[in-house]
Amino acid sequence: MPERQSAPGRARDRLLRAASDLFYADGIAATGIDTITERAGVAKQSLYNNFPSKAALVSAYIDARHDEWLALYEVRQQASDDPVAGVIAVFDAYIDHASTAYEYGFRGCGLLNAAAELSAGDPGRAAVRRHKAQVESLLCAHLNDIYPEQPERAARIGKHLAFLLEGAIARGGLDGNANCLHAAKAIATDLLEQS
Amino acid sequence: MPERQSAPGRARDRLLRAASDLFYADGIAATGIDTITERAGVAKQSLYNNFPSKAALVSAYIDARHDEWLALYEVRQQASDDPVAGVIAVFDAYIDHASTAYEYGFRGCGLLNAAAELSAGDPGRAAVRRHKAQVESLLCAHLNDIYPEQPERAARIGKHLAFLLEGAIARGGLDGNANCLHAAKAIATDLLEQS
DNA sequence: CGAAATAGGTAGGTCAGTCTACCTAGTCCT
DNA sequence: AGGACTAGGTAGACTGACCTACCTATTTCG
Repeated sequence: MPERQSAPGRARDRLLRAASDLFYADGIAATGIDTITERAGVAKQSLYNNFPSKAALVSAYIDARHDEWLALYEVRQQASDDPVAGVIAVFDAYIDHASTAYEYGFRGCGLLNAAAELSAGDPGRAAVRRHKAQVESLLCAHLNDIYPEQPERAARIGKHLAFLLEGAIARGGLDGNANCLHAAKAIATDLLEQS
Repeated sequence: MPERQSAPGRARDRLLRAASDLFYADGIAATGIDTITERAGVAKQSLYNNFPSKAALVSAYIDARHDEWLALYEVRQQASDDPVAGVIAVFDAYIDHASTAYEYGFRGCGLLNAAAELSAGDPGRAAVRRHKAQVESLLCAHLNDIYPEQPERAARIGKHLAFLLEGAIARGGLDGNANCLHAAKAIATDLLEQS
């Protein structure tokens, strides 16, 4: 009897996974409660037992997506303590994350797409901003190791690489594939080598 | 009697302008027909006399936003025939475009935000992709003038600058201001000078 | 038992799009 | 010149679909 249907927390996981897939693929506003519960194979009330509202589910989606990326980054990063490799690990983490979404096609950064749908004051937007700030600060930390005597240069290149990466993700999302991400990784590699 | 209320095309212009403001500030799905007609000061039926559907209005919004950008670029570009200035004109056009939206706060690239809300097969997404391709090809054209003997180098730097610009716009939209755009312009200027 | 799940329905609201009925300013035709 | 016609506008009701959120009643399982 491997299928337990009513283990506690199981419905929550299924809901969050289904919602993540649908929010990413179709957008937040275009995804209704019934679609989520149906895909999760869960009763509608189970959603409201585990999340106070759809907005809370959206918020959990944003946090989960950030955590996913961070886990992928740490796997990539811990393989080496070369700071150049650390910078590249940031790019690889996004490439890895993109490939997990390949089933329904790459749509760019789920967090950025979510932010585009949220109103100006929504706390979700702040969470997305926090994610982007953390990525940039990871880049800067590695660059400070590469240029230990030039903190402002490190900060400048950190911003440069953050914009490069962000743009590649956005463009890749338009195209529906991760080619741009690989191109950006190559550009970043060159940039670090030549300087 | 200076106010003609029923001049042909007048309602269409007012609708497109109102819809553009609202789509950009609040998103497409979050903006209803009634909100648009109310802001335009126009009857609902006038919308359906001028546009077959909301989707057509969205499509017109995307085209209009691209045309706006192109007009701003041409003003910036025609001031000089220095190819480096031509590259910078692309950045300046986005800075100019951002300042037109300052009334309600900068929200990044309206076309990219729209694409995030459109489903995979929507023709609007193709229009956005066309806009991005045109921007990159303008960059590459200037770079081909800068490096006339190195077309592949020009193409590579063109992609680099396109990603840089795209990322800066996206990040600026999260922050709600155009600071990132100015930073990216400075980075691009450096990049062209040092090489 | 009791916590957590299930199926399914309901309330209240919003949205896109249609419809009716009326108004106004030009244009055409005799 | 003047009446009829037309194009494009206004106001507002209305339909059918869908959405979030809540509710009821029942069942599963540790």
